[in-house]
Amino acid sequence: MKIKSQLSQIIQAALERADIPSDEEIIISDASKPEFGDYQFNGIMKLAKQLKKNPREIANQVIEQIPTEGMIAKVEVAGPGFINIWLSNAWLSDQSSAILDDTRVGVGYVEQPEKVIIDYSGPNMAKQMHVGHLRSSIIGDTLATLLAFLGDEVIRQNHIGDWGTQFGMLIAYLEEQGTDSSHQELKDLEQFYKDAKVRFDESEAFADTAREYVVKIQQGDTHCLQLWQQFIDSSLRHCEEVYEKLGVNLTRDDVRAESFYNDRLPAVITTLQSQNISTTSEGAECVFLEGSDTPIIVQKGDGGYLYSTTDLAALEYRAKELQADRICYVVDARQSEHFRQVFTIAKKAKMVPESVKLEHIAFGTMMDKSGKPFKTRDGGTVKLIDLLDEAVVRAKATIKERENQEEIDLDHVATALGIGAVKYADLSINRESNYLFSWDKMLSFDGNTALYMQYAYARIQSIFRKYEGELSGAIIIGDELEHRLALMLLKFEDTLTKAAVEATPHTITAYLYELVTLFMKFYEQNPILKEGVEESTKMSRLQLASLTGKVIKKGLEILGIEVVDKI
RNA sequence: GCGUCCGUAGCUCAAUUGGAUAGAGUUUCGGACUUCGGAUCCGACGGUUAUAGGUUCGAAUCCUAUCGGGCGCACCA
Repeated sequence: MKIKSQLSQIIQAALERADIPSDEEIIISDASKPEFGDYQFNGIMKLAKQLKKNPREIANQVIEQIPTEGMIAKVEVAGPGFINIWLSNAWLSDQSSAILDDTRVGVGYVEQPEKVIIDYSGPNMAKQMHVGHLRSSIIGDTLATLLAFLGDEVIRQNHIGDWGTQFGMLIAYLEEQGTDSSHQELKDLEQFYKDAKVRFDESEAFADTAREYVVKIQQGDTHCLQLWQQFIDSSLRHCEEVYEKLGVNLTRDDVRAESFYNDRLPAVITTLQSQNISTTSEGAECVFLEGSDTPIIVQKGDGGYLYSTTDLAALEYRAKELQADRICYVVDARQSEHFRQVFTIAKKAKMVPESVKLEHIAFGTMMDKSGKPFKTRDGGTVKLIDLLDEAVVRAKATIKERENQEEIDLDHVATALGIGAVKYADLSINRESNYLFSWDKMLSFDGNTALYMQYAYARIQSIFRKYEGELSGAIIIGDELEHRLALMLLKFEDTLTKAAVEATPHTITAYLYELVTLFMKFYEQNPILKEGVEESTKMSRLQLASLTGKVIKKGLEILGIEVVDKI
């Protein structure tokens, strides 16, 4: 239900009827307080200023033109010229009843679907996935699910790091150690990488050999490529294991590795040179952008290419061959300058048409309790697979603590809760700020956590285990709480739309939290199955509960979090 | 040094993009209930939005300066 845009249209029409010229977009806000109604329109003051008229007078002229039958129950002018809007109970009743059996719980589709590329996860093939990949993987996956649900055509891209100096190093070390060890799984590859790195740092001769191997791979040496392919396969299998545990929907089909763009790199340089965007400086091919003395190097003095070059090639591929309308990079905030530069160059060189939206979906660093970057006790990076396993173990312990356990599949529930807690904790804060990782906080049943939502869902399911009849009759809005609850349920689409436009998953979690607290209050005060509740009231409340459960489930599903019927 | 992002309750975070008396959770204290799942609900305490100016009907949000912090800056990705 697109409530805000409906209200915008009503205001727009009222402005026209009142003969008040306006070319501003009509932005409807949620009311800041319950006594100000359900929604408010604050644009009159700005409008009045332009027209040099009294804002309250104009506001009064406008509300005279707003019909108070159907959707709107009441409108008022308040303060310097706010227009407060109350929705009618009858309308809420009709609308919420209408979406009960809708699998999309009333959520429509975007008016103009776009083809959207979402670049996320992007693990390095030389190492195991660590906590640094967590945020990109789950924010990106949520964004992909969300946009697809709203009707965009989503293309996921996993830009894995499978090229460059490190692989020369690995292969050189493998050759040195003997090829027998080439069948090892990634657990060993991690150690293998460390050993190779030590060798690389201590021996100049080995480092030179490693660099030679890089050139060999790039020139297509069959033997080297074969060894390289083994590393990649082993590494990808490990990633897939992590994605599986994490519930992230990336497959091999989504992989467009760095090496994929290899053939396109020389053309990038030609394109830049032919338009005089790049110049040679100190032997390297450089782009100097306005306002900065330090250039972006696109080709090294030795002829090698850099990650800016690869990113430019990827941008062109995505814009021209994949025909994207919007390209989202879910990457660490520290790379914001890099993306700003690459986006500027790509547009300047017409590698990407002006109309294509390029967005860096930046996110902050994961911190530990003391506010330092998240590391293991000995200062190493925390492996993602270990973190997820620990989450499940801790969730299991939390579940066991509670009394009156129902019959449940402990492993399944612990997985849903543990993984859900990790994901929810991350998704529920503004992605741009750094994020404090705390087991205690994320595995709490109190506050804005996955467990609180999952608990609420389980409670609702419990109602329907007790009540086995059919649902019928209308949703009746009997009091203020039911009014707010029904409205909240209908706000689901507006919430998702905002989250999609701004790429902010925390908009969804904030909504779910508000919905669930509202439901808990409603449930506390308005008995459903207790003695003495009138049949029509019971039916109405059952349906509100059912709808709430469906919205919680769908909302969590978009966030990639599972619900369970019993905890 | 240059650039960039940030500074909100003791702690963790919001604030619909310039709107009304800055909201939640947590902690602490108090309360409800012979529990439709009490892992619940209600209330209280807690703020000069880092500081100082400015812009205007109106600023946590925009501008300027200062203080404090994160991050990035020529051949790694």
